[in-house]
Amino acid sequence: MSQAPALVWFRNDLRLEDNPALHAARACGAPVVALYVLDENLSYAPGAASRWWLHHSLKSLSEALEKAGASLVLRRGESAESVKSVIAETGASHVFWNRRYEGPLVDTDKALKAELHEQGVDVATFNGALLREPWEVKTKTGGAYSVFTPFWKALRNLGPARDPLPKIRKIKGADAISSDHLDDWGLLPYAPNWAKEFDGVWKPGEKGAQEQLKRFLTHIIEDYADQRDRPDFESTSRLSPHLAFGEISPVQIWRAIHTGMAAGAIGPNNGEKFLSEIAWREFSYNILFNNLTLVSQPLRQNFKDFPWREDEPAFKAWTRGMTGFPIVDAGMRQLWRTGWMHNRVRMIVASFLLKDLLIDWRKGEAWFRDTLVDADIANNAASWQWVAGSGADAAPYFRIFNPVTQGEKFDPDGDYVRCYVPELADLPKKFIHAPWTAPVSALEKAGITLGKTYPIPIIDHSVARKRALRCYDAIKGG
DNA sequence: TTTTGAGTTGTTCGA
DNA sequence: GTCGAACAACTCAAA
Repeated sequence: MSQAPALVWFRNDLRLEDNPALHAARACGAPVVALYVLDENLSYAPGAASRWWLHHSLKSLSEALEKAGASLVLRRGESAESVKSVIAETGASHVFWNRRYEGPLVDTDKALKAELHEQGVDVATFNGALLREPWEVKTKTGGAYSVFTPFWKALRNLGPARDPLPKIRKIKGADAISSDHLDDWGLLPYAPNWAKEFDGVWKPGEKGAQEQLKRFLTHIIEDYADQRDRPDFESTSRLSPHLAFGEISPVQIWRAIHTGMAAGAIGPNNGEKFLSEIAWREFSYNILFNNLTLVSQPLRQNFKDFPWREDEPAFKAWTRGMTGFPIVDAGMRQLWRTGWMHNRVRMIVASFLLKDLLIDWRKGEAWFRDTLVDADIANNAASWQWVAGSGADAAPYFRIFNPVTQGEKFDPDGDYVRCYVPELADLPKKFIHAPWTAPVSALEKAGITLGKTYPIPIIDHSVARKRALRCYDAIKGG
């Protein structure tokens, strides 16, 4: 009789390198069954853009596993049931997975672990997604941090929980069992294929993640501290979708940056700045882990009474990049076309939705969750609440972005706007962020008719700003 | 226990 | 064009 196999349940950890669950399974010496379950009824099932990414990432993982000697079993259905059924089919005696931190998913995993234990199946779980577990980073009095700076200092002192684990090249695969065909899952869009530009922009999968990290370290990080707010050229790491799907781990990133800094290849300012962004991700997970309703309820109680407006036409204009504010529209169209938006522009469009339009942050959160390839429950919810002012260490009430000023400051030549709002491409740069201020002759020359070829602004920013300040005044205190 | 210093990412206005 | 102050008050973390 052959040895009972070990089951590795892959979730958002679609990589072979530095994957603690996979390593442990391999170390126990049993043949390995690799499983991915698509559970479309689970809380936080992937949005449309994430489904596109997931398809390609699973394909990449499957090929990498195949090359190492194992195959990836795909199952669709209720996650715990699917795992149990694969255990029954294979006779697996051990199960390994990397932990999740989103409230309902933690419960699912805990319940399954307990049930399997009772049936005599060994379950071992690991930290594959974070530098430190949320419960490891605590204040001196044992509480969770709610201000970023002391959190970051504490995390930096602790450092990552482990050194990166080496790449796995050989795996003893278990006997084959039936698997769904990835193409049958319908993760890719068709009719219309709105993701056709994604292929040119992204390379999902572990290999793509490593290539992007390398590209970032050799060409981009050298100006990171100064240039990271510029959306008009590649100024950021673009690792977010790879991180969201666990194609690369923060431990690997930490190591790469520290190695580079020690060798003098990465300046300390740039390295530290980038690591602090990785720390923001950890901070978000920490907040979510300690606040199960982060996605649906404001962290600060007084925001329960905030007078958000219902305004479907304005929301629709925002989602389609038709607000009449070029930097906002460029961002929303970049999101639609590529599944991603530069971080600075995310803040601008979020500030516009929340403060200019007074539309509930939950509507913005849901839109981003559906359209971003890097949609991450913790980051997304924590960041929307941060801009709203209802979150941890949040923006003060008077921080209301002026979309024209922000555009001129961070897209000084208007190249970003020209790329994503081509109908404004021929407008001189002094008008590009505020076409309504351009003289008729300049508009004519650029082939623009406001209200026809490009929208008239849907709101007067200075009026909207005052209105927002009044709303924030109404809920202040508490 | 009380106190103290600090807190990612802005804008506007007036000198 | 440039600069500093005002925009509030609160909460957190640590001493």
